[in-house]
Amino acid sequence: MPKQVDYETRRRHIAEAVCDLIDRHGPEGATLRDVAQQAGVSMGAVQRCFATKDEMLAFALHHITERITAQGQEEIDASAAKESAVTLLTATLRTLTLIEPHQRRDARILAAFTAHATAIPSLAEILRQAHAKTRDLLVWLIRYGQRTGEFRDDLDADLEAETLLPLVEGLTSLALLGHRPTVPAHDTLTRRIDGLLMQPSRPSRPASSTAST
Amino acid sequence: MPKQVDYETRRRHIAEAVCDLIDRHGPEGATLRDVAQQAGVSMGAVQRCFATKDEMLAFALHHITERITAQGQEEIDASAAKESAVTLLTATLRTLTLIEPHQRRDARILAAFTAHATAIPSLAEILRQAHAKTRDLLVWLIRYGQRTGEFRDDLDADLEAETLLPLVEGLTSLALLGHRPTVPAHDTLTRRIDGLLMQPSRPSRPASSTAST
DNA sequence: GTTGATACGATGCAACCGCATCAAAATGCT
DNA sequence: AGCATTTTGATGCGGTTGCATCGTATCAAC
Repeated sequence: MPKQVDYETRRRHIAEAVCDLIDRHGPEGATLRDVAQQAGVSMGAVQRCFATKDEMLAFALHHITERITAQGQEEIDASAAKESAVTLLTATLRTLTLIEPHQRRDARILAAFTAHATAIPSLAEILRQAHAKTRDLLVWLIRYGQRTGEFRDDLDADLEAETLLPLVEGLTSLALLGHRPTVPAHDTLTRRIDGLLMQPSRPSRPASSTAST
Repeated sequence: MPKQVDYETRRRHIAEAVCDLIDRHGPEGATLRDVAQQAGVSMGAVQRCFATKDEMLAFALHHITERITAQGQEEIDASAAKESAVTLLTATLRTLTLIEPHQRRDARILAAFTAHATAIPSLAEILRQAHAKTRDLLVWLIRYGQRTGEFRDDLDADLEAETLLPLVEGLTSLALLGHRPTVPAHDTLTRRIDGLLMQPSRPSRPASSTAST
């Protein structure tokens, strides 16, 4: 029998190369040749891993969305018992918002795939699942906070999550474009979380919609 | 002197063709040949209007952002005196969210350009200006509502607008991907606006309070 | 009517795309 | 060791891309 190769790890390796190229040269930068070179393998190797380019892109998208959601989930699993729900939710939202410099790569990649998914339903499906997973995570966090007594128990976790999700998405998109907000994105998230609290923490800012659902 | 052509209207005509193609065939669909054919002109005509393809894309982006922002602004200018601030803000947010079927085109086009702007700073600048304009519009609407006594006067309009803007952006993006929210996007917006009201209509549960689909 | 600057549209061109092909190298089983 | 078989990396191919070129058609100015 011939050489044994672990296709799964190689696929992930190539997926990382795809992400690198999309990050550096935009959505158009991920050509088969460049991907192969970036991954340090031959073009043939890429072709054997993925039957077609779209399949490669789909795998790369699935790869990165799993990496991001797992990142958020791990953070919680590791500290759910020790940290307060407020701290957890804050950290999770900040992680998901992808505004830190080291997250710019992920933000760019997701933006590229979002645009591409417009024309390729299979990619859209992957993104839908990722968003659904994120929303479920937020729902769990809010309910957790309600169990610990930190969050108002008259809140509908589903409703809140369905607001937080687009808020996070929008903040990511705006930050990616270099939007200069009059108030830092972190504060926007903080104010939003304050609205969930049982006893609003009298925000440092003069105004805030504490009563806003 | 040769034949006189109105380059400005022709540019707009071509820009519309660009938008059509991006809408129908994704970000990659706007090749010079296809654009020319879609616009019903020759390739040479397109090249004479725009020195380079990037210049064409930049013009098309500027064209569509102006169309969208103007659409929101007009709606207000036409009815600012007659309508309540709540109605105006609601209508404006819904218009900007681009979730109606007939707005899907604009949503798709903006998503494509957002991804592309990742690699082309000049496009990013155009989008930044568009978002800044939108934010200013929201600030004006909130202050208007405060003047009419509809909105709480302890609100910081800048802060609220800086939340509404990413919320709208995120809702657009999610809707474009076919995200199936547990609560309609319209209700999410409505609940957010309720938080601005002097006397909230129904704080927690939406239960289809004000108009909604 | 002549002129000449300009718009026009087709065509050429070099580069690149995704994908198919294939001889040669590499490897694990017998 | 010998062999069968997969992996490999390069090359070919048809098609498309953005951009440049060029002869022709057009129309204002004289």
